[in-house]
Amino acid sequence: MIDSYFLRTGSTSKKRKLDDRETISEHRDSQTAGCMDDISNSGELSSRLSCFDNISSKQSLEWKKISAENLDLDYVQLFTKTEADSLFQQAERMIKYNANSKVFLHGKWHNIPRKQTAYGDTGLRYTFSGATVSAQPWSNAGFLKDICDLISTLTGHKFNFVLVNRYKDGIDHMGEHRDDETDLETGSAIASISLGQARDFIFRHADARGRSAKRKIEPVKLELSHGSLLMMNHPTNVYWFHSLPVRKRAFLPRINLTFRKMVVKS
DNA sequence: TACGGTCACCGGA
DNA sequence: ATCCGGTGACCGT
Repeated sequence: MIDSYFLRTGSTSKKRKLDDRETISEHRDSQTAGCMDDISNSGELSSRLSCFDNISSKQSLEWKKISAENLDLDYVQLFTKTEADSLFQQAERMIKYNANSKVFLHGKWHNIPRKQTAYGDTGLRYTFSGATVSAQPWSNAGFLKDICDLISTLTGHKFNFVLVNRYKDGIDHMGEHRDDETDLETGSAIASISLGQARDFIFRHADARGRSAKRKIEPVKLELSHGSLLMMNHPTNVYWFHSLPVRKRAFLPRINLTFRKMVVKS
């Protein structure tokens, strides 16, 4: 099964289009290939927590800073493959996705090309393009709260909400957008955990979009690997759009967790 | 080669 | 405007 994955994916061809200067691609295949094969039996949640023991401080982690004009990202391989496999399995078992998620764009309703849900503090919700995603209680998926606490400790940013997107394969995707400022606490960072299939992730500056773009600014392209953490720091989301494009050569599911600090609205 | 698959990009109301 | 469809460049066969 792993062999067939390698054959179908074509580990070298994927990097062809990406500029090495801007691309983070090490470990891609080795970290992704086995995750669906590891059907380990579940342990208690407490035993999962032990996998966080060795990442209690920033010290042992190799962070990579990614900078451009008004773009500020920090990327790190937060979890080992074994840890990430376990988290992926828990996500598949515990996360319940919303049915019939639709968005309204240019006069039409569309089904979103992925599955989505959210967890968080009571009463929080996230709105975009005519859709509202209400937080399920943390207690419905306790491991998400554990990850939330871990990255809060690790980064010093406090989060109260996680948006979950599941891409069943490389056809599932997310179009270019900026996150809605009005729902987010101003100046807060967004923490993005990736589990499963590695996927390209692309940032484009607002001033470089459209036929009559004011300026020529190169896109910033990353690959988000199994078990990675990407910190999107202020003011990245003010100036840069981001997207997860279709990748026909990707066949396995990816689950993305974006931890946010939401404004409490009445 | 000429073609088909993939992808980047644009623009729609 | 987290969608889609159309267009054209590029690349591998």
